[in-house]
Amino acid sequence: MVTSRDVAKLAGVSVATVSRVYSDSNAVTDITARKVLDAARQLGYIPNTVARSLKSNRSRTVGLVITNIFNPVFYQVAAVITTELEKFNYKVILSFNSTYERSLLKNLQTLLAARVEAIAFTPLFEDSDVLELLNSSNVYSLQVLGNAYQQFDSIMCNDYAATSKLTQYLIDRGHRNIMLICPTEDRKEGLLHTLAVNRIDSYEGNYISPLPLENSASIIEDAITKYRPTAIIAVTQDVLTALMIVLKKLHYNIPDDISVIAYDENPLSQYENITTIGHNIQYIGTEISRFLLDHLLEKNAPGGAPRHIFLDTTFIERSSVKELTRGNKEI
Amino acid sequence: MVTSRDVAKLAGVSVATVSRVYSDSNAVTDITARKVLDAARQLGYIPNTVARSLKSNRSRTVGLVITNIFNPVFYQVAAVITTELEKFNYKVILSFNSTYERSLLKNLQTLLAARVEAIAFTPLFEDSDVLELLNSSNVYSLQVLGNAYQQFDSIMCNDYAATSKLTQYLIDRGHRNIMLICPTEDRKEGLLHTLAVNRIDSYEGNYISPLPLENSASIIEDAITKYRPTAIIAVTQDVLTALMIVLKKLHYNIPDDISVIAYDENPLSQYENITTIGHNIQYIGTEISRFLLDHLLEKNAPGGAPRHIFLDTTFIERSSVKELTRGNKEI
DNA sequence: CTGAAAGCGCTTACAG
DNA sequence: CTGAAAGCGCTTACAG
Repeated sequence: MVTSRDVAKLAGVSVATVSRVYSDSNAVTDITARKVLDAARQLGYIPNTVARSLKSNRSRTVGLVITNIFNPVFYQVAAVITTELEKFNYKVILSFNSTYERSLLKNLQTLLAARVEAIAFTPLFEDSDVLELLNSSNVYSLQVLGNAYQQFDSIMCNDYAATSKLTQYLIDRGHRNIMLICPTEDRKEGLLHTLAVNRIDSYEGNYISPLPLENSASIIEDAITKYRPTAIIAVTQDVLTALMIVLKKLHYNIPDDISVIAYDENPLSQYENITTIGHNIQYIGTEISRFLLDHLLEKNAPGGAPRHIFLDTTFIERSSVKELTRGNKEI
Repeated sequence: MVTSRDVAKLAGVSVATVSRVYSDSNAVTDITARKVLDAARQLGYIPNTVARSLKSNRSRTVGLVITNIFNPVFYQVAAVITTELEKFNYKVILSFNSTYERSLLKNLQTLLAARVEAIAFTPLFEDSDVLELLNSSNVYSLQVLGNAYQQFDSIMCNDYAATSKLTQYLIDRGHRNIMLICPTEDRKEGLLHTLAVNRIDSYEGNYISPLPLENSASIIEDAITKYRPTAIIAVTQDVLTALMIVLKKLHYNIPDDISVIAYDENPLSQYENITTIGHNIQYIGTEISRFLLDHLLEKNAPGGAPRHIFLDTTFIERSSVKELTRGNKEI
């Protein structure tokens, strides 16, 4: 591997000068710079950023830990973050946070060992060891697409508001028996609260967990048969797919026999004209990047109270919700 | 930041000993190791892998460059690779290869500067500067999900064989007017060759590019109206979505009015019972990882001729292809 | 089994 | 504007 010493020798300068040419410092004459660059090109010199990181104590690297479920949202947001950080010469080390024990802790240790300057991670649940590790390190840590630790900044969609909005939307159109199908319980509160506000009693048919996913189709079918909702909110691409297959099997037409709303755009929602609410990938990604860069570029960390940012979701109205009118048996 | 010197001091040993405890070397007594580990825990010591990399000349890092299109296959394969390499203590630096000029070259330079030990990248087209850069560096470079450089190993699906197989499958069921809709031309040959083998004349209606994607719906509609294929092969999730929406608009039923086959599973193919052929994510990801690890772990690079590996695709037969029989007007 | 010492390839005050 | 020198935090022959 060719080093700055080789380049210095060929160019007839010191390694300090070579270094200066490759840093932002303009304390070098054009003629010297040209000599160095010529020598470098001739030798195929590529500066060793590992050595630079060690000496300068700045790795220009950010750690990204995302949940290893095949939800396109995570990948797409990761792509936006990576692309944004690249513009500022930051690299990203990617790792995956599976549900198996200690996976996040291990990933964070690896990232910290690589001296990343900031970390963005999707939290699954609160883990005291993770908390301690992140607290004792002083690298900026940002929770992304979730919020399990009150101590760290977080950026996520406002799922509570989104679910509330959907529920109100359905109620306004005459629906009173609404079913939310979602693998996690985090969107349940928005539904229940909005029902209560509208003086509609909630019951067990309002929230259905489709887990385990292998059985989601039969779970959903049973739930529909048993509770006969007039409207369903389906969270996750997998849930929507399973739901639509079940509805087809039961010969339910949308929206005549049942109303459906989905979370996040996907081929099926477009094809069947399903109204959706969902993540704005570009927006989320750039907001996360902005937070990260704020801490990366200005090293004057404010150190104030943790900030928990909720981003608005995007609502796309199509024709999958029926307006229930008087005389209809559901009312 | 606490260093090995701090740990050494507290443990009453030398930094060399601390280093040995954290390396695989077992040249240290249990009692010494315990002293070091205790001190390390007490201080919250995390070994600096940047320094380790510099000294040992092994970064334990792999570079991954994937195309920045929102095709879930790329992300999912990247996830498998990352997870596999993690098992061997390798980190991955992720970057994105957009179509804009020089993006791949820049990404590779950054990765080389970070002294990655191997690179996997999705090639878009051949670029002589990329070729030169990769040749002059001596890090192992593997093309992934594509093959633009004969000089480097490649792993991809056998799209030629897959398209041939699909075409033969359709011909065997009486189809002679087959339309392939695909954003890239790389699958065209498999279709044309198989038509020729079956003594079916090819014509311009056999291959349609749906680009630009914003107009794909109208391009597809025009093509169907003009050429009236009996069967369509749709490559890419976006193309299938656009196609299905067009078919619905034209009131074509599948498979009675038209037969459809898609590349890669997605919600829509499951929902509408579309027969698919496609990538086996886990298989592709582990094969790529195996290649990478072969070169990472045994430093004895064979240096033989480049290897171009084609992986089998997975065929899932559903009910979207009609058997055209005698008396049917299409024959 | 353990330590002292050299050195990986850079950066950056400090002089000049 | 440029160079000599120290040093970032480790690893690893070399002795003992």
